[in-house]
Amino acid sequence: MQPTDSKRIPDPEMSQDEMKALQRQIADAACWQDTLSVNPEMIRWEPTETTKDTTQKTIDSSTSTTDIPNQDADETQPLVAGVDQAFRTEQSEVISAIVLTRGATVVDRIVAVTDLSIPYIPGLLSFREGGPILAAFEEISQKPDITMFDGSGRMHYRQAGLATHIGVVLDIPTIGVAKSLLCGTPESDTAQRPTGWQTQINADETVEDADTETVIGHALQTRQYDSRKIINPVYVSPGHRVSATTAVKITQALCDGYKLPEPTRRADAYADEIKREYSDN
DNA sequence: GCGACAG
DNA sequence: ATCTTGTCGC
Repeated sequence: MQPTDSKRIPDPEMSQDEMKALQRQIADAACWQDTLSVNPEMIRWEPTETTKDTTQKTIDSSTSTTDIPNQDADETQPLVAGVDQAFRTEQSEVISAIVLTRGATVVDRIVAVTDLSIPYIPGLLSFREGGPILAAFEEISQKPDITMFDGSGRMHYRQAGLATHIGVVLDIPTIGVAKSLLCGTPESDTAQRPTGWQTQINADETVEDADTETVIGHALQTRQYDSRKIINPVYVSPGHRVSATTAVKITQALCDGYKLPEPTRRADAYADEIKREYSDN
């Protein structure tokens, strides 16, 4: 698919002031209300009910060990996309992967390898990774009903993190799931919480155009061990066309025993798989 | 100047 | 993000 808002594609050639100005435009165009193409309640990480199952599992041990795309998925289930990247530091290249799923079935996988120009700068992540991600979206077969990103959405200094930026440019519903907090203040202390626990993240003085009552996301404890070792929560924020509340619900529904939601995990594994193929050769 | 800072 | 062996626990 192609960008709907081609004038706002993150351009690494811009000056940092221009980047920030563009992010304010993105935040302005962003929608943090539920306008999904499907009922959010339908989004779940669940296997298709085994109806007339013709158990014929062709084992392609020659290729990948996991997630071999299966065309026979339940079309009534929402199409979920997970996006993540792997870096080839020495070569200054990024491998952007998108994994499409329905229920718990991987329907398709897309990968794009592109050059990396600007370094990572907190607050300007979309200008480093946005272009490469859009390159992968150009080759996507179907439009996802919801897309999960590694990073923030509205939980950002100018309320325009990676998930929001890509969401606005492609005009698709997106959610940002970050492993650490960029900005904002948790309503409650997030330390050592049980699985399923969550608290809202309020905007703080570092977030532009927002009062301290503005909820920019949530901290969500997606997993916790039964014993001593402690796992930190993930920070979920709406990207585009989803509310903060729905974003957490969807994220929770897409988790399956691990800290990170499945779409993200699959995309991460796929990007790593491709990266390995490069180093092996 | 000092501290904070998605991936 | 990435570099990496062993190691603690279920």
